[in-house]
Amino acid sequence: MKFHIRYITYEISYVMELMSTCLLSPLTFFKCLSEDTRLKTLLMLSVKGELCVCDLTDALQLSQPKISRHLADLRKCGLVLDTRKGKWVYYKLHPELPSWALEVITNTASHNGEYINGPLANLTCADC
Amino acid sequence: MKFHIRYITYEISYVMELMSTCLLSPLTFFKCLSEDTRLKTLLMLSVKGELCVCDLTDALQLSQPKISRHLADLRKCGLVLDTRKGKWVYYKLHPELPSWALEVITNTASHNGEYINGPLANLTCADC
DNA sequence: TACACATATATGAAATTTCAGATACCTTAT
DNA sequence: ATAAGGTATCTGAAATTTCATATATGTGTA
Repeated sequence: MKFHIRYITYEISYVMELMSTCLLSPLTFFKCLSEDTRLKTLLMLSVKGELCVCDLTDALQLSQPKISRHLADLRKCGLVLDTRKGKWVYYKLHPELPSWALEVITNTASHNGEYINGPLANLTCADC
Repeated sequence: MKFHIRYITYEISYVMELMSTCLLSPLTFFKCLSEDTRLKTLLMLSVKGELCVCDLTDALQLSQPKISRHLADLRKCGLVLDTRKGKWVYYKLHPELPSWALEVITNTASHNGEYINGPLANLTCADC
């Protein structure tokens, strides 16, 4: 059997999509939400759309390596997506997050203002 | 000022109730959902309504002390309520769970059948 | 262009903290 | 006494934090 490279590429991207959308186990998902820094980060991203690492260190008043490590965890689980823009790296909720997971995040954000309003108020960036 | 002991007792139980219903922080909540046994227990309770400890040990194929310790965690956080009926102790989702939290649980249960169908199939109790 | 330097972010490694599992033992109801 | 369930304690593993350092990008200057 022979397969054209374009076919293989398509298959791979299909599997990748499956992995990021369907293969997020609820346990993996909730483990990501079970730590203060990660939870606040996800809730803030759901409110603000996109934030860079330094926005988060300002908002949460935490060290840069600490933020960076937790972002790496979220990235590895497919919950956030990063984009470099010049010197800065911006993070947002992964656009292909399963809908049930996105609903959990937005639902939690909208009913727990007292948990994220403090950090949100610390944001001083012009575009957010 | 003097207060009758019955009044004090009432006040205390009122505060306890407030704590378990309104003061559930999202972080505490998600920590409860971040472990396999606890998550499956909550999802099964949302589907089945009420289960006793031995139902859970059967369904999840785990030791009684293990189940019991996780149920104690859920109880202390106000996520479940226990009722003794003779020899058995039944657990259900706490009826005064904040609505956003209940939605997270039911939403997760209804979109992650592959995660709880196995344990659910192990249930052999007549009433569930 | 080349080089020095500053800023933003990531990561390796060690120290620390947290948490789940097991065993033994205790309580309550029949 | 027996069955169902709760809990204290210990232990090992996993998660988290921190510090130091690496990498990537951008800026100024000769």
